[in-house]
Amino acid sequence: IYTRLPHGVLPDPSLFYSKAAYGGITPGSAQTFLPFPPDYRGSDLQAGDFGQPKHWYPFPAPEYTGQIPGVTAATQPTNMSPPIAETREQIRLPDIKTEEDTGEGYSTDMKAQQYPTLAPSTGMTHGVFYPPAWNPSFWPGITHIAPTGTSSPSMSPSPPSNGIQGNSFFSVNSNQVPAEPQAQNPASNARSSGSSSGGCSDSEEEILTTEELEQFAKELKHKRITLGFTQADVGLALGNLYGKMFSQTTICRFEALQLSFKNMCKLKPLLQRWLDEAETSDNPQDMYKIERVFVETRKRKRRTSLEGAVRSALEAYFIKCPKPNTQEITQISDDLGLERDVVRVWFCNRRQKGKRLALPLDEECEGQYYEQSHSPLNMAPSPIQSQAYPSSGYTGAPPPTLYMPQLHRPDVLKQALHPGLVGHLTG
DNA sequence: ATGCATGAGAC
DNA sequence: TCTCATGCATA
Repeated sequence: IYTRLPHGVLPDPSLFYSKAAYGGITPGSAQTFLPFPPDYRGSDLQAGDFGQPKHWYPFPAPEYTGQIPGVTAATQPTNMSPPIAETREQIRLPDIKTEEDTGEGYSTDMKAQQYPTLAPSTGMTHGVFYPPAWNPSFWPGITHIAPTGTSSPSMSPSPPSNGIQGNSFFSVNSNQVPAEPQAQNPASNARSSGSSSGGCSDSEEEILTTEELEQFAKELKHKRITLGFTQADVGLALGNLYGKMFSQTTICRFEALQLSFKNMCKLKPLLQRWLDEAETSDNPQDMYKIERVFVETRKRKRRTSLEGAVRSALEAYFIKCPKPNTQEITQISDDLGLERDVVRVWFCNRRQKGKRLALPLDEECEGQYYEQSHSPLNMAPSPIQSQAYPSSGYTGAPPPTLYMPQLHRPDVLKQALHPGLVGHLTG
């Protein structure tokens, strides 16, 4: 789906919004956009958390229970009193409440940022103008989808975990730096991989074409499943084999081509090597002997779960202003009853996501993603380099920012952009 | 599979 | 303060 498609096609919206992100929004549910949704955090509350606004864990899950078959609790913090739970659910830390009562644990951190009441609006750096969501021209040529969907059995048949344990557990080789990629890329029609935006960090990334990445990702997924590895297995194996571990998330995103082009190019060689070894190894299980150094990580804010209405509201704000300044963020957070930082992070993630999903469209489409914002939340247009894949016809000029909205259908979008909300924002 | 979060580095 | 790479936690 990263390949530039003939008509500037976007990935199937359903692929990304199969969830119920907007399920709760109906054209008539105006009241959903209320400040301080009754329990915008409620959905995130667990039985034990009930009533507790927010709290941070003192440390993350002790081990990689996740999708790591047979190696649960391979390493265990010496101070973990209770027996390791079998399921993540049970791993509720014994002493979860840390700074929750005050509910200021997070605020404390935010103080450092001191959201200035006076935002340097003059610094409207890269404000991009986006056409009104309801403006059809905002969705040029977006009609269908890229057939990238490689349906995959959601099974996770990890390889037999017989040989997993004992000595091999901590066979970490942080020294084993991944060797430079084999010049396996035909470099046929490869354009310089985002060379303009900084190059490869260490050794060197392959100069790959989007087609190659696409193909490899597909191949990886297929073989991985065939060999009986989960995404988590792969991530861990990379750590054990080459010294750099990755999470299931990253492997998942790689397979789904949801990483930046540059990032894909960086990871590809590692995964290629892993795949090669996995295929040739007689005991592929050896590849994922768990090495999970327990790090008494810093506290991590509990993930907030924004309810559908709030998300939609944010989405609406985003359409109006993808890059709100601190003042605007404050306003939005006040309106929605969210913490400023939650709002800030949401916008950061939304932008990042937009870039990831955005496809390098044809020049003809460029510019059409800039809108005139009539709300006070407008910013000066100033495209920045996209994180998306370079188009085949990469000219060298930095592509514009393409914060592709999550909703690719105007009709649905209208739902998100409820008049009441927009009105509130505008006036 | 994906939403929200963190942190390093760039600007 | 933002971007980007990345991951925990969860749907």
